[in-house]
Amino acid sequence: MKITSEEIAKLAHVSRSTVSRVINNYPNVPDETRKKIMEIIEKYEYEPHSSARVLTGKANKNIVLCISDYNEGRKRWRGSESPFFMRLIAELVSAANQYGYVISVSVVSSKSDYSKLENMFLNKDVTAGIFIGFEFDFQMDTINQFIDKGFSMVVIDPGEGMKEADNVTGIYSEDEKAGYIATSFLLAQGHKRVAHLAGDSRLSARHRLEGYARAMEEAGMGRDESLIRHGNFESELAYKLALELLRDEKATAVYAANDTMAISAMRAAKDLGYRIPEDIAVIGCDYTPFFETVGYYLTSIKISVKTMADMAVKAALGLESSKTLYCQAEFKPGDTA
Amino acid sequence: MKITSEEIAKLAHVSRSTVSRVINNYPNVPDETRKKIMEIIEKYEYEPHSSARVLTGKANKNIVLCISDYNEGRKRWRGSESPFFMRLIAELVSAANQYGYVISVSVVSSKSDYSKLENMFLNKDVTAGIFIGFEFDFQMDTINQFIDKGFSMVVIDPGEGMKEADNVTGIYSEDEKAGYIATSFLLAQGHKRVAHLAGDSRLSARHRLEGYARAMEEAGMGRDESLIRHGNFESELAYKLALELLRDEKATAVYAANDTMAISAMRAAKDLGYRIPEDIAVIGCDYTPFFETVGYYLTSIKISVKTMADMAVKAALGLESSKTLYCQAEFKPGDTA
DNA sequence: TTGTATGCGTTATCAA
DNA sequence: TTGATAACGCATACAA
Repeated sequence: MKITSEEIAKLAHVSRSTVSRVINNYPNVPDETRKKIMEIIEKYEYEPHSSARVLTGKANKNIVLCISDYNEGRKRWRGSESPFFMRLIAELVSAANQYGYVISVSVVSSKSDYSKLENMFLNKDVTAGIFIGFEFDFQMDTINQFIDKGFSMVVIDPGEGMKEADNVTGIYSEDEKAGYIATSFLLAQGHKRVAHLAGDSRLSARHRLEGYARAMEEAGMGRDESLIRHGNFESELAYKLALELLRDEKATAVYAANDTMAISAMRAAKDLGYRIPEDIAVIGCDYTPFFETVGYYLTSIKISVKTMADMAVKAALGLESSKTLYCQAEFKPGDTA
Repeated sequence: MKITSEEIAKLAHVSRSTVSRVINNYPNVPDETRKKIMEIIEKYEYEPHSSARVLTGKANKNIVLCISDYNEGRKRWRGSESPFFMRLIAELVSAANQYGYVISVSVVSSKSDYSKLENMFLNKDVTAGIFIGFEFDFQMDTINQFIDKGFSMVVIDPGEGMKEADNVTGIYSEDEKAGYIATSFLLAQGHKRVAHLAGDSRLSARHRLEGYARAMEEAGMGRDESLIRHGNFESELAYKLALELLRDEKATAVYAANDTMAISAMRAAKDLGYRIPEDIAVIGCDYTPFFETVGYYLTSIKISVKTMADMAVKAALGLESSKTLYCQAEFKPGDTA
């Protein structure tokens, strides 16, 4: 069994109360007493029993990571198919661990999942929740309901219409800037027909598209809808769309809304007999180092997942005052543009 | 605030004890009473307060996923660089959620991480632990110490020397079989010089190599050490080794101990001017569907990560009697052999 | 079959 | 500055 505060108290010839005061850094205990107790605590590696603490109203050192699975019915989530998602999760775990917090992962799809989640908050089982995958506008109702209940939460890449409140902070990427940087770079290389492989209907995709459009317009190229194709961030559709964009040199450069689609564009270009970057230039978005291990040294716009995760954890722990945080986007050189 | 058993009791005109008996499925409560109470429980969506439960000795519905990070010093773990790892984590989360359990992720490297982990067990904060990444022999001491403490644990792909005990179950892949299947397939295709890109010193790698060697010997090709190269499951080294193996058609077929290395071999073959599978055949191991999204339709040996995760969770919950479980390996056709 | 009483380990309130 | 005591919500031994 574990040693309890009671026993520590006995060993230090004080009462549990005093031990508790030391543990919780109360001011009203003399340095000498504190020191004596601390020594015993360390000697016996005493740590308060978390459940007992929670029961008295303190929150657990636990952050719940809520992953949306809008895949009705099946419980399996598709996060594992998205390298960006998986990296984010990995970084969140690391960041939380650094602050002495544990991440509990919960994938939510059905209504019962939500009530289970709600219970965790109500039970103070968790200090806060970090929500990812709630990127579509239609998912914001759910988020807003939780916000209304006053739970402490952080939402990464929220869809449109998220409430502003004191108990929620939204973390966004500089998506518009990302689109603008990428497109500007391609234009500066002398490309005239710069195409965009857009993402889906989520906000980040729309903003990346806006950045692209702004760069095109500022360069006097106007907005040519035939140079824009709407994908879904996945490879298969992107490949088909890229073929359309590149056939007959309709476009000579492509900015894709993520790296996965950029690689599809590269494959399409190669299959059409073009060389990269001599004939066709490609720029991705996110920068996924993992792709380098399979031979794709993509030029991309880097969104620092590590930074984002750190922001999220800090915000979850109340260490960030701003309720809207932006994760920087920056050019990442590669071999494809 | 949340409704408590006290209030449910009042509403049902019974005592807390009876409510508790219903919640915990005690036999000694008449159907009628049970039904009446259940209705109220459902109506008010009552759920017992987890911390209060834990405090009375019951274990939390929580499984801690312990990920080894032998990356001394830095807290960042490298799991995100391994697609296999990330898939496993994703599947573990899904599986646990299916049983109503939450997965808490903890990456352990320093000594203080271990004592924190120990505390979670001691506090009954978790029902069991699933350990991954403890695949090297030198890590088994750590695992064995935890086993000795009687914690309920599941170790996936353990290194050599893990203790056998009632509170631990080991989950292995059919690695020897995987190596044997792959190599036999290549031999059956008429290849004479079948090379092996081996993994590192962990057990799974050694077993895959053994399977390869057995197939070669049974086919009368003996064991030619010059056809074997020892890699580290990563792409960079694998590429170099593959160049050595394939130059001058030293080998015409390669079985790699994982898909990442297989892709390196493919790249090496292409860079040497060979066609796949006409000139050089390549078979990987694990089967990572993700690679298909970047254009690699690898022939591989599939280890069902989903099955493995399900086994692990079941074992963690005490639903598996056997203390040694094997995850099946099977041939997965592709375009490269 | 059911209710009462006690304890789990901690924090907070109050009194000393 | 400190200690005794109540409270948190539940499970369980015991009594009825």
